[in-house]
Amino acid sequence: MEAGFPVWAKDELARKMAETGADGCPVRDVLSQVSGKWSTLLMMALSGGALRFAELKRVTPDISQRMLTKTLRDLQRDGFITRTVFPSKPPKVVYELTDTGRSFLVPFSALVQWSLDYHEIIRASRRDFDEDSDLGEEDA
Amino acid sequence: MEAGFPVWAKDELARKMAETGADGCPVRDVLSQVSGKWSTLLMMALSGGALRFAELKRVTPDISQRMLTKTLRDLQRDGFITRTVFPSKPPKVVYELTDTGRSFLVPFSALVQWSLDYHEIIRASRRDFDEDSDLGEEDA
DNA sequence: CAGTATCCGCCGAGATACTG
DNA sequence: CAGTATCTCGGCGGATACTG
Repeated sequence: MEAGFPVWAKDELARKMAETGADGCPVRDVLSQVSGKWSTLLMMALSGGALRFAELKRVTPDISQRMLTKTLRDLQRDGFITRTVFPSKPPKVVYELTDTGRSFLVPFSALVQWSLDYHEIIRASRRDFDEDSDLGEEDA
Repeated sequence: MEAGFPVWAKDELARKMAETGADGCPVRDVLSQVSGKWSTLLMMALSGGALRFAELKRVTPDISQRMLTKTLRDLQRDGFITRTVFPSKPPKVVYELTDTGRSFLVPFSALVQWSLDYHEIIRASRRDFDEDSDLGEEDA
């Protein structure tokens, strides 16, 4: 247990995570945003300031129309971003992070940084694992 | 932009996240573990110390056999946990967090804490959103 | 420009039954 | 006890076409 890493109040967090009540546990509920393929990427894109629909699409080249719309609506619904319509012609819609959204990016950015730091280690671990499992295979 | 939250080096992180190279960007690659339904829960369960297969199953009641096995293998492959087999009869297999796994839980726990802190706010935001969209509906 | 609507494939995940 | 092996389903996400 004394592997150089501090012991947080994790026992309690672990219990909280396991609380799978009738309507789902709070943690999974919120973290489902993280799991979405585009939610976090769009929020990161908005971290530099407000952007309109087409701009978000441009800075996120491989997202589909459908998913862009849907993800933005979900983020708005959860209060991570605001959606402001300027009824011009053609219309102009601007998306912007809320305080909640910005606040989310603080712990999330730490996780992104972690994944950058450990990416190589993890890739190496995978290679080792896959090689070892190959050793036992005598295919036809 | 001066909403009370600091401006990290997020611009660079955002760019890193957008790097969707041929074999996928490093961030999404690593964060796919987070999105898995059980990976993080199992790691949290192991944060208190090593556990064997049946024990993990007991503390995670609604996981299926299949998913428990699969998730554990994925975590092992990525180097988050170790798997140690004691060739007794009946067999005994013990799972334990690696240093990488423990290190992951540091930023991740912050995110869990955040989701606990903001859960109510988010639920409220959803209610507002859903009510407002109901207003415009004159169903048959 | 900023969306909807529709169709469809993939795969994460559950349920169940079997094995060393 | 600690797994495999199959079958199945829901839903995320992509592609394409249409609209105010």
